[in-house]
Amino acid sequence: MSPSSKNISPKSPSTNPQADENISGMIAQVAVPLPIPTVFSYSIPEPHRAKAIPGVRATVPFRNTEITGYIVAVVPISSYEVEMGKRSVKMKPLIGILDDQPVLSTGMLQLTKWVSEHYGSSWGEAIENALPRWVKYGKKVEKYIEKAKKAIGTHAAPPQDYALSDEQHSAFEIIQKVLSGNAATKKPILIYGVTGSGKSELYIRAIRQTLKQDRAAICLVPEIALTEQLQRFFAGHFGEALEILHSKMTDGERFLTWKRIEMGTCKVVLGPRSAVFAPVPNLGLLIMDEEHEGSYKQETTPRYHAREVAARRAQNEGALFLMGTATPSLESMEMAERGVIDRIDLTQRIDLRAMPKVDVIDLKRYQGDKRPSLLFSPPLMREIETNLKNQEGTMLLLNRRGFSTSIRCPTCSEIEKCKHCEVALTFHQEQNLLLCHYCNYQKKVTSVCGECESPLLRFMGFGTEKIESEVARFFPSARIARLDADTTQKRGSHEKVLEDFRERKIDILIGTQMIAKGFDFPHVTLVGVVLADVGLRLPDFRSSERTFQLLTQFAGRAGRGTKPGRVIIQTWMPEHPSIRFAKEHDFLSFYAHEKQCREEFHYPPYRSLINIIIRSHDEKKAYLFARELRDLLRKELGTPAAVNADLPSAVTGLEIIGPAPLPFYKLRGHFRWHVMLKIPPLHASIPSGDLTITAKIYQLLMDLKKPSGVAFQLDVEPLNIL
DNA sequence: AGCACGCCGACT
DNA sequence: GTCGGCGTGCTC
Repeated sequence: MSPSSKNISPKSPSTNPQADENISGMIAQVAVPLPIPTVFSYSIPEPHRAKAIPGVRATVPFRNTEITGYIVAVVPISSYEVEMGKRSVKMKPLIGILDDQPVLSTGMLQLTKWVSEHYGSSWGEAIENALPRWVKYGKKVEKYIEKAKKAIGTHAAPPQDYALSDEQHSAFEIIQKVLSGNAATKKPILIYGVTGSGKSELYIRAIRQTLKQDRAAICLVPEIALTEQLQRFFAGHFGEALEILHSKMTDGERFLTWKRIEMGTCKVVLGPRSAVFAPVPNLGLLIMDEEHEGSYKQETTPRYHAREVAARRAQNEGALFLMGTATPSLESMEMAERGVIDRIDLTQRIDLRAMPKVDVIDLKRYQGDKRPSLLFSPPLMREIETNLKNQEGTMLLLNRRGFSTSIRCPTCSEIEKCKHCEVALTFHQEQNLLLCHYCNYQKKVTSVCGECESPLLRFMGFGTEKIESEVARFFPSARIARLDADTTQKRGSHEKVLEDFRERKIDILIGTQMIAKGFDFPHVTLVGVVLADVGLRLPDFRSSERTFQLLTQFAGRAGRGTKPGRVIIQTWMPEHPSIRFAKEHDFLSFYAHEKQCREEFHYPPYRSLINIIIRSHDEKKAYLFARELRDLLRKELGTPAAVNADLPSAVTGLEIIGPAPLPFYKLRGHFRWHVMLKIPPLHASIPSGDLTITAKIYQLLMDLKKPSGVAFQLDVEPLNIL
C-alpha cells in the first residue's frame, strides 16, 4: 500500500485541495443499523468536529438518502487510505451530530462489537439492539434530564434480615471475598442451589456489598411474570436505588429510567435479558437468576445469549458475574469443570425443610385396566381427593395446551393438518377451533373428514383443556382454574388467577410449564405431572435437559409452607434419566449422564453449533440455495486437507450437516432448510487474525450473492433448532 | 435492508 | 413501441 497521493478527499466544490485535506485530519467511522458487515467513513466538517466523538449518533448521507448511524471511531484520515487500498471510493462529509453526550460508552461500543462478531450481525445492528427505542426519535431529549434527576422511587416494606443458614453463610463469604478483592478480572460464580435453598437472599447480600463499595449492580431475570416477585422483594431492600426495566414501559418512562441509570442515580437495575446492556456506570456485580432459562437467548438478530454477553461485560468492566439456578445448564456445569467459573452448591433448603417426596407412576401398569379416568391414575385421583378434603392447594401440569393433540378420521386415518405448516392441528374446545400451535392458523371444526367425508372423527391425545374438563367431571365441587398461553391472552386474567390461587379461592390450578416456574404458594402440598413424556420425544438434543428442568422446578412448587409436599409424575417411560433423576432430586447424577450423551454425539457444550436457516416461498430455490451454501462452506472451511489458511487449525474438527428440512419444514408458508455446522467449542478456538470463526462465516455469507426471494439467518449456538 | 440499474414479456 | 417483472450489486 504505497500511494499516499491517492485522492480520497471528497469531491467538494472547493478548488483548493489543501482546504479539503483540512476539513479535518480525522474521519468518522460510522456503523449503520443495516445488515452490511462494514463501517462507513465520513469526513467531519469543521462545525461538527468537537462533537464527533465515539458513541454519538450522526446523520450521514447514504446512497441518495440520509440515515442515522453511530460513530464508532474517529481515526486519522491516513487509515482510510490503508483500508481502501487501490479502490478510490469517494468519501462524503457527515451531515450532523445528534448528541452532545455519547449514547454509548466506550465499554458499550466494545461490547456491541463483540456481540456483532460473535453472533454474526453488523455492528450497527448490534448497537441498535442494545439501545432503547427512543434513540431513533431524534434529539428532543435534553428537557427530560431535569425530570430524570428527580428520581421517584417507591418505598415498600423495610428490609428484613434473615439469618443465613450455614451453607448460605459460607457461600456468601466466598462471594464477599471476590467482591471486595481488587482483581481486575473476577472469576464468575455459579450458585447451584436446590429449590428453596435461599438464593435470592444471597443476591440481596451481594448487591448490598456492591453498593457499599459504591458500585452498581444489574440483576437479570428470565421474564416478566417472575420479575414481579423478585421486584417486590428487591423494592423492600433497595427503594430508590432500584430501577426496573420491563417491556410494558412507555418510551417516556423508558427514557427516564435509562437516563437515571446513566447518571448513576439508581444503583440497582432489575430486568430481562436486554438489561444486560443497561448503561450502568461503575458496574460491580451482574446477577443472572435462573441461569438455565431459555428466554435469555434472543430469537431475532443479533441472536445473542445474555449469559455470554453478561460474562463478557463483567470481564470487561471488572465486575463479578453471579449466576444462580437449581438446574444449571450443561454449558455452565462444563465451564465449572474446566475451572473457568467457580461453582458453589447449596444442597439444603432453608430451615432444613425436606425435599418433597416424588412418586413416579408407570402408566403401563394401568394400561387396559377399567378405571374411571384415563388421564389420572388411581394414585393421582386419590391424592387429589385427599388434598381437596384437607383444603390444600393442588397444581396439575401438562406441557401442552388445547383439548386434544390431533383429530383423526377413523376411516381413512387422515389427520387434520395446518395448510401452512403440515403440523397436526390441535382442537381447542373453548374457542371451538382447530389451531396450529406454530403459526396460529385457525380453522372451524368440521364434523366430517376433509378427505373422505366420513363422520365420527376421533380426538387423539390431550392437552390442558382436556385436563380441566376431566377434573371438573370427577371433582365437581373443586374450584379450578387453568393457566396457559390461551388463557393468558386475556389481559389481567393471568394475575387474577394467581391472586385467587394464592388466596385459596381456587383449589386446583391446571397449566403448562407456565405454572412450574418460581411461584411461591405455601399452601400447595400436591403437584401432579399428568404426562411427563410430552416433549421428551422431540427431535431436539436438549429435550432431556428441558424435561429434567421442568420436572425439578415443578416439584419445587410443592411443600413450600409448613406441611411437606408430595409430587406425582405420570409417565410411560419411568426409566428415562430425566424422570429417574428428577424423582431423586439428583441433578448431579442427571448431569453426569447427560454430559456423556452430549460428548458422544458431538453436541454442546463439547461442540459449538452454528445454524444457518434458509427460507423461501419457492421450495426449489430454498433447497438449491441451501445446497449451494453447504458446498461453499465445504470448500471454504473444508476437510482437514483443505483447511483454509485463514482459519485456525482447531476448525479441523468441523462437521457440516445438511441441508436438511427443518422439523417443521413448511412454516408460515415458507419452505425452510438448514445447514448446521458443528465446530470445536468457540471458547477453545483461537481467533484468526482479527476475526472470530463466526465473524468469518458471517463475512462469507454476506459476500455470497444470494438469489432474490431467499433469506437466511445465522444462529450461533442455537437453543432451538427450529 | 432498501434501492437503482438492467434486461426480457404482454399491453394502453 | 413502452410498462414492469424481479435478478444483481452497492451503499463511505
